[in-house]
Amino acid sequence: MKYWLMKSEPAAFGIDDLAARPRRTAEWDGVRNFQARNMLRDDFRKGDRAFFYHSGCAVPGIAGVVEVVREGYPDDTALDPKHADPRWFAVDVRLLRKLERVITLQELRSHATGALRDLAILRRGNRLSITPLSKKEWDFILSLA
DNA sequence: GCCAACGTTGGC
DNA sequence: GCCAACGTTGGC
Repeated sequence: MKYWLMKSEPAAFGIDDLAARPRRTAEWDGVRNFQARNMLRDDFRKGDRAFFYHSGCAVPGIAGVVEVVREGYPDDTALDPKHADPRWFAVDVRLLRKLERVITLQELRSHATGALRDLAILRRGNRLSITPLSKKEWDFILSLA
């Protein structure tokens, strides 16, 4: 099983929007970055876990845990008829757990020289909307909840 | 292939 | 609203 962190702006799609969906399941689409695309297309597996991260908001941080329930498939929001091969990919995720409180970026950052020293979103200038985590990082962050 | 201009992300 | 960081675009 692999572990991921997926960013979304709650004003566009937040954890409560996912909770309101039938079967608490939604397509994770709209990713328009080649690195992130490659991970969605090639590396995401059914059963993988991901943190749902709220970005671009008053309190950025991890809001919940989701499970990958459908592996990479062409993103219908970006089908380009000129290309035989789809350019962008989506996955489906299901909400497993909304955290009682958001684990804030500030709190994550307080461990930036310790257990989370290699966490991708803490690296300067990182804007990638999908990043992998190690199991150690995953377990440590969950222990903060 | 270089690089300036521009657009986007995302924290503050 | 500001700005740093980064990706993309397009002229050359």
